[in-house]
Amino acid sequence: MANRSDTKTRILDAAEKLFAERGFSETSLRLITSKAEVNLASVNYHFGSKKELIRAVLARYLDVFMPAAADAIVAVRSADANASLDDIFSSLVNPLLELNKLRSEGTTTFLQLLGRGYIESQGHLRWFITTHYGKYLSLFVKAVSESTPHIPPAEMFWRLHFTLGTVVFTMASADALTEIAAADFGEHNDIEAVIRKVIPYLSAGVSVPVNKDAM
Amino acid sequence: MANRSDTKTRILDAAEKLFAERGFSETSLRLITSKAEVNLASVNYHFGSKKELIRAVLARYLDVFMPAAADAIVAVRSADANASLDDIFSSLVNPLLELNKLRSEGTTTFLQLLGRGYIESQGHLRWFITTHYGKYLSLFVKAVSESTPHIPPAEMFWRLHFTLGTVVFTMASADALTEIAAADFGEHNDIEAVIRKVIPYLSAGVSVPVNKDAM
DNA sequence: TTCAATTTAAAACACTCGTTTAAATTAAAC
DNA sequence: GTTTAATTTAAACGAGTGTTTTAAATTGAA
Repeated sequence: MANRSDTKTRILDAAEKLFAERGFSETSLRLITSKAEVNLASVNYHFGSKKELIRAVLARYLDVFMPAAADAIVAVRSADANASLDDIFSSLVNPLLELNKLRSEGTTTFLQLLGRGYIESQGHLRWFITTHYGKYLSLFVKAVSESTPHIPPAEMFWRLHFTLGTVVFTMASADALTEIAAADFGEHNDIEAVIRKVIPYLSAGVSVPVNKDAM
Repeated sequence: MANRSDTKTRILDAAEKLFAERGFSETSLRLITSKAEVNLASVNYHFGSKKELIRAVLARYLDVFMPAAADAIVAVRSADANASLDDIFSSLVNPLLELNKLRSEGTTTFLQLLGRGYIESQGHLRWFITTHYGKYLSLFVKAVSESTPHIPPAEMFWRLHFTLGTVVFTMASADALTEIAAADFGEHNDIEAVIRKVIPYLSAGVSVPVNKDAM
């Protein structure tokens, strides 16, 4: 066992970078295997299919992030039973930034992958995430809902999807946006700065009182 | 000239529906031409290439929507020089709903196409929209900025992209979301209801005061 | 009716894709 | 050291893509 640097890992490393940059369906197995310097057929040998490779790439991050995020939410709520929406969103920042210790650019890559995953391929990835990590998602929804009791569940359903859209879209194009911001405004933001910019936006949107006239 | 129902129009009608549903790269020309009941080669004859067909599909909506939206913004601001952010967002609702008179499901289709366009194919569509409709976009950005003078330009840049993400993502998956909302909460929303739900969310996020500590 | 231009039609082209096959190589077990 | 299993390699497969070509049909004007 164990050759030069583990073919399986080489594939995952090359794949996650390319998937995050270009999306899943725009990234061919031939491109992945040439970047990883492994044989084309080794993808199907080690992972079975491209779909399963995609899931493996995401799982490598989700298996780390989801438990850490859940712990952080539980921690902030036990420290302050009336934790605000902003507190809950903010508690996710550290688990996100911890992913940079996993691999370089880990945080950005993970968020971009998440964005690609929700935008592309309606079927298998959404199913994979909700069935494998559903309990963590429920915990998150519960924490958000209880921090803003004035928002009825149906309205919260919509607002959390608005939030998902904001995050996913922003992160999928975060590289391009930070470049433009640097050119146009002289701002030099890293991924943490973007995360800290988006949280107040999300908190305000999710917790804004419902206008009864418009319901 | 002028045959049974204009091959060019048949192609555009079939293409916009499929593009909105499945995305651009996931929709083949063969699927379009079979739904439109025209020959495969007629796409390249009438439009030159798939890229130009995509642009033509979007242009058919943008040429109607952009001037109407600009007029609406000018109108609301001349009626009230201190029009709020909510007023400006709300002024876009009518121009959006007018698209339903153009074609059935016009509003939904247009918003979904816009979402697909910004998510997929980084290059040619973004270039096409900003060069052909840039003056309308500038007018919109100006109106939003002046309605919220407490938000500095660099911060507004980010928040408008957050907003774009919210709209684009929500609309690209609006069909799926309304179905879930109906099943889980018994809510039966049409596209107008979704639009009216998202506006307060966007207004609150864009106009929330900047936290100086986090800059 | 004739003629030229436009439009449609069928077929093939050149390419990329994910996947599979079968042989060669490497590592592990005995 | 031989046998056995695991892994890597190169090549081909079959299906799908956008596009082009060539010929036939249709159309509007002379």
